[in-house]
Amino acid sequence: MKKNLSLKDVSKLIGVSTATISNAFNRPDQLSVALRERILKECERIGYSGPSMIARSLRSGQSDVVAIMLSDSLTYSFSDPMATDFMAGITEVLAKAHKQILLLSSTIKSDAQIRAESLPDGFIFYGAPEGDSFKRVIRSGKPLIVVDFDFPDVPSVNIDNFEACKQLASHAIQNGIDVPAIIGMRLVTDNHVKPITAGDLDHDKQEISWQRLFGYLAGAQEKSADILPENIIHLPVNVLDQAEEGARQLLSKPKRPNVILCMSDIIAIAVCKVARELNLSVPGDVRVTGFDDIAEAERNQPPLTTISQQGYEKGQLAARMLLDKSDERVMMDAKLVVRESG
Amino acid sequence: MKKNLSLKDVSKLIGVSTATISNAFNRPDQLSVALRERILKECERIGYSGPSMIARSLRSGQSDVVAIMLSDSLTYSFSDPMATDFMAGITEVLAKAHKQILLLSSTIKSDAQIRAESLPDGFIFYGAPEGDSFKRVIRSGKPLIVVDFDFPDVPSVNIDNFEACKQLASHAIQNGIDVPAIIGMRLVTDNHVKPITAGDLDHDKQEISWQRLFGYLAGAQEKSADILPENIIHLPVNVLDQAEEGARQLLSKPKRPNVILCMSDIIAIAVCKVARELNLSVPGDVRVTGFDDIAEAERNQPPLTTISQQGYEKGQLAARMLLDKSDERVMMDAKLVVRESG
DNA sequence: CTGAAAGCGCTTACAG
DNA sequence: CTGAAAGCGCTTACAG
Repeated sequence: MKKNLSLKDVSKLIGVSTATISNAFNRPDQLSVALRERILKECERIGYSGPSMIARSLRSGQSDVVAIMLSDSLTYSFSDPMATDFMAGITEVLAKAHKQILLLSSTIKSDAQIRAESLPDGFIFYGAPEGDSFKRVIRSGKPLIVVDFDFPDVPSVNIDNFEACKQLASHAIQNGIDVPAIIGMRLVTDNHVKPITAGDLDHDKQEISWQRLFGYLAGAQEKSADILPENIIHLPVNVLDQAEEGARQLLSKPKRPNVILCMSDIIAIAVCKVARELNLSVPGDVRVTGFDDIAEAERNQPPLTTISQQGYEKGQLAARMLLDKSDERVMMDAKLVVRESG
Repeated sequence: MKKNLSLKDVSKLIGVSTATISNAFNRPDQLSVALRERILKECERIGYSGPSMIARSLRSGQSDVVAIMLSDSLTYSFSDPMATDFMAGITEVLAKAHKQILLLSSTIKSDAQIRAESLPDGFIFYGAPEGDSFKRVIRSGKPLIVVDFDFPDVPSVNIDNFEACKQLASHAIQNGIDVPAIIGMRLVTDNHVKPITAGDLDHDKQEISWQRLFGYLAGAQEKSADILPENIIHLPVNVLDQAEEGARQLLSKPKRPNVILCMSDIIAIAVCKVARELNLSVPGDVRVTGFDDIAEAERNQPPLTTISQQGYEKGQLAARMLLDKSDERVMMDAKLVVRESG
């Protein structure tokens, strides 16, 4: 690797002090237009692309880098349409503000990542983080926005999961004769696809998946329907094949559920696929609802009834709040989208 | 923002020289286990998370950051299943190697981004870049891998687009009576969805979309079929609504094509949707093929015949090659996947 | 095993 | 408008 030119080298090469060259790049008002142009042209010619970000950050304490701290691994996040929509929204706003994006995951606990946390001058946390990254960022005093979770005195963007799910369940369930079921992710700590137990329902849980679950239960209650624990399936991860397994468990029961409330569109898509394999019609034999309103929800056969989370707008908002040093705690709208599936 | 502790502060607080604390974090063999443990514990207690990455990078010339340089905007890339698959593969490998990910786009030409290019100690270019970022990285001498394009003496990962498309066209087209058509993106420089002209076919083009186009033409020739320029539709961007417009143009022609070769699965999905709207059956009235084999290709109704690009594996390979300082120029397999659509 | 000191490439108050 | 100099927070060869 060639040694790159430094300000000092350039200073010698073109016979102007380092301060002036630095000013040519960073503070145009500090020198004459003519000199500035000459310097910039010479730099171009000799192949100096401007001051190094690292030295500049060290000196000025500002990096213009924003970190997105994901609560899942980067690899999983890239496969999750909600996460990628959200990041697309963030990057749209940050690109305009000339910020760079560093991708971090709280699932990683290496020294390298902890070190990397010193680089960004702002953080967007997406989902409740593992480990101590959150604590370290709070301690650093750097601006941050948290999304899809909550912490006292920290600006945040959330949706009302309980209310959205209550509305959705109340729409999909018609009366007490219906047999509703739920498929959700990360309800309990278990690596298997299986129903939860009555005991799991006892405790007051704060996680998003439980806010949704309690919303479904409330919506069912409005229609005088019961959702039994044995009809509430836990998936360790929000992926298609686990969802298919959950769907098969439910749809092969003697007393087959005729409404399946899914905590993501991915799950709902899987349920529709399994229903097709079993020659069950959606919504005729079983009504299916999703959550998120990802692009594929509309293209699914049949198109999914779901809750629109507006991941892209969520990302835009979080990024704008970070740039504006907002201290608000925003609750975004999550709208019921009725299509054909349920 | 609170001032964070520096090595010097910590040194005073716990009465050990800065060098020793640095060694406690970075070179465990340079001090006794007992002392190291004491130092780490004290640091934990007073809230010092270890040496700052910025200062360390400046001093040591190594950042453990890898940049992914995308040829599209970050916002678009997050909506492109191939790009996200590819990045998922990269991050899987790099996370294990304790590398951090900086996301850059060659569509951005700000000083801030140019500065940011000084941070990473390795680059993965995805798609032929705009502007001078490629030139600057080459000049820096830092390791890089380019993907989906080519440059003399630069290690790369590609697939044989021509051969794959030839095979696909030869599969989908049955004889000279068939009326095949093509929908591709970025064939010409034009912001409208419209057919190309005979003149556009004259020049020798290197872009991926033209490699594919020439492959389709070669495959058609094998089956004695002609693809007229008026049946080759250009889309400015690979997005669903443009693809739908292209599909409508083709399917409303008096002499309606009965084979549509699409340069991405997204386009093929759009064509299937339009066909459904027009009450045309796929593959009965019109055979449709995709490219990429994204997850949704298999879930589409009907499931898509397509070319599997293995974006995830491509990302893994590119990342591994970067870490290994490979200088190979790899041509990956792209396999024909025959499903029901064509 | 430990510490004093140089220097990585910048920015910025300050003096001229 | 321009330049000399301090210092951002580290790592590392070197001396003890």
